[in-house]
Amino acid sequence: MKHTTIKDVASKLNVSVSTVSRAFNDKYDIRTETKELVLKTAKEMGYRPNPIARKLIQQRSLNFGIIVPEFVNSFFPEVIIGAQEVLLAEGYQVLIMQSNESSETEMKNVDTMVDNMVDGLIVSLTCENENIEKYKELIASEMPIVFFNRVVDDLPASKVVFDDYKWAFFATEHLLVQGHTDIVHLSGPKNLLLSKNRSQGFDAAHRKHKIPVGRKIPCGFSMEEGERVALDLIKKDEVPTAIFAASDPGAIGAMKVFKDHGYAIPKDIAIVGFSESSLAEHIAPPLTSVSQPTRDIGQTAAKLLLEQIDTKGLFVPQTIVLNGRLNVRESSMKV
Amino acid sequence: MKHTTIKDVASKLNVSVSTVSRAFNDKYDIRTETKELVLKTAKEMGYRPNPIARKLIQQRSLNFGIIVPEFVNSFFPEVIIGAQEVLLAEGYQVLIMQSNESSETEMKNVDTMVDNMVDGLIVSLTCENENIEKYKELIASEMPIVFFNRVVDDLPASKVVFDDYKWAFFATEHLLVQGHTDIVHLSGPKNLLLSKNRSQGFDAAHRKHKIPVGRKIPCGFSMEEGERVALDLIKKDEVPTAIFAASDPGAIGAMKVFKDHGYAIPKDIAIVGFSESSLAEHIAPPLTSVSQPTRDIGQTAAKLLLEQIDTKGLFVPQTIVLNGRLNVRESSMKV
DNA sequence: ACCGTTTACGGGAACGTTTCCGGTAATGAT
DNA sequence: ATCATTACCGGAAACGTTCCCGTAAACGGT
Repeated sequence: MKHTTIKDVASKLNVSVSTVSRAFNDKYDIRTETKELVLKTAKEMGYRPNPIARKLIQQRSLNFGIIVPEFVNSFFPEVIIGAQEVLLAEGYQVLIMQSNESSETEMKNVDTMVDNMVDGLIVSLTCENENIEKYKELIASEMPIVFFNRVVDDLPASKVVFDDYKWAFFATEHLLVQGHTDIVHLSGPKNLLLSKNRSQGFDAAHRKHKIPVGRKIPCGFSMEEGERVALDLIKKDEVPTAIFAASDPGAIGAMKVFKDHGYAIPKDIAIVGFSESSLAEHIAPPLTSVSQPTRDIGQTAAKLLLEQIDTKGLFVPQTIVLNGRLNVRESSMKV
Repeated sequence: MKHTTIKDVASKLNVSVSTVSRAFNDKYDIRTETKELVLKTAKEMGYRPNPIARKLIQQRSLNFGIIVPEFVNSFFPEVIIGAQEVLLAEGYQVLIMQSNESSETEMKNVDTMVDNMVDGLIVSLTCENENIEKYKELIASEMPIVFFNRVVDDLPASKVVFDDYKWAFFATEHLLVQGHTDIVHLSGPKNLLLSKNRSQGFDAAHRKHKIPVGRKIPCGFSMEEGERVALDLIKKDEVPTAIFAASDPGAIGAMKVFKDHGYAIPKDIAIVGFSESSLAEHIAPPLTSVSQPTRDIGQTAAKLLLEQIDTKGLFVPQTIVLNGRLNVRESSMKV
């Protein structure tokens, strides 16, 4: 691994290091003729500028970092792909880290990214969500950063979010319209803004239809959590006629348990999920769910970040709200 | 973003830069007393050694790179998590890149990783698989690298793979035992070793049971591909009584199309997949599939890499074959 | 012919570390 | 008391770039 350096190609051509550097950064102060010569022989010698050294002197890396809480479900990978699309096109490379829903590793990830001098960060918070101070410092120190999906209220940064309130409203209303009056909401982690919003949408739909607001049970974003809650409901003999879960995995876990215990879906219990995991349309019965524009979320976040870097200084954080749709499927259909 | 540097803490304590550096690295040549003082005030000042500068001088990064062809399905994320578990524990950070099944971006990813001086690489090849020469050069230049899952024969590197032959054999035999004599194999991308192995397992099972080997149709690792192939079979009126797909998404895509066209699963067509995506047990009907020890694959690859780095030089590439199991579910059950 | 301006390039400092090479004071042996 | 050894620490080069500054040549105008 002996990298050929800029000096090697300089001495080979009997030019100065500066000239070679200029050829690669195609600035002024170089004759196109020599520039092409340099570029040509550099290629022959297999020379590529060392980005480490470049980062050190320029204090920037042409890298962006994306930090997500998990990527076993397809949601985050899809967002990442969207962000990559626009970032790669602009000549940036994208570093991905996952914090495994742990605030601690999330913080380590952030440190690693900062230490590696990424030019900006795209992050979705973990459920634990204990690093807000850290992020405030980061933002204060002018690190460009945009949050998506998992955001909190009081961070002065750009955010791209989904209109959770609205779509939770629609999802709930869909159940109410079918005649359900006993809907249980499996709400998300309580310190996430999106949980609050979805919960409020749930409430609003009830109010509109003048039906007492249903029960709410905290439930994490995993199948296991959904299973746990469903089991609990069965055990306590408090099974409702419908469930609106704040996540698809939660909905699917619950559905599995109910099915296993002899409940018919949607006849005995109607179920609606949220987030449109790739599972939704393939499970039995197909799951009604709110789909989010994953790729679009990633793209928008990336664009926001680029914009923020361009307008450095005179920039105001903005929040972009994206639209979705409710995919009605068998799991919530009136029989 | 004004990093406090080593100089800042040195001048604050009226010691030399070397001393501070020693406090952070070596144990010799420094009094434990001063070492602790340095460490303490460094922490107070919020100083962290700049890894960029360190990389530049040391020519190593304490970073490892993982390159996967995609991560929309849960297979690769799970492998990554496994690898991270062991690598993080050893003090390394893990950089992840996805090549989107494109050899070109795969190559760019490799370049980025190398340029960023990762100490080693864990990679699973794209289907296109056109960078073998590139990898040969890399290996020749002594870059530690281990391949997994998507490997090719003639790369002199460590590999951790799955016994595709064996499990394809079992999966096929499972169908044969149920009395199927007309099984179509949706084979994977042809330049991947695993495709060949699964295909040969398919053959072997037929031979053992003295039944003519069934048809084979090339089929990519995506639902769309599965749908395409299934549609084609229906159109040509060549629908078999059973299908053994080399991937779960392929199997699921096909299943969807068959169901949509009125075929009953498993009554009209039995289906077996491969890879145990998280979908398998939740779709309708639940999909029989070969499950791979994803996390274990990641861990093993990581360990192999660490080992290779420790025994630098006197190291021989080894291939580790991991075991799996066949999860028999409704999609292939005799009715 | 003279002077200012432009063009093209070289020299060298700087980025933040690590690490080798010395040097000084303290320690131990003789 | 002298000398060799040890324990700590400082100075400075090096890693591979970028970029500011300086300057020689070429050029144009008077």
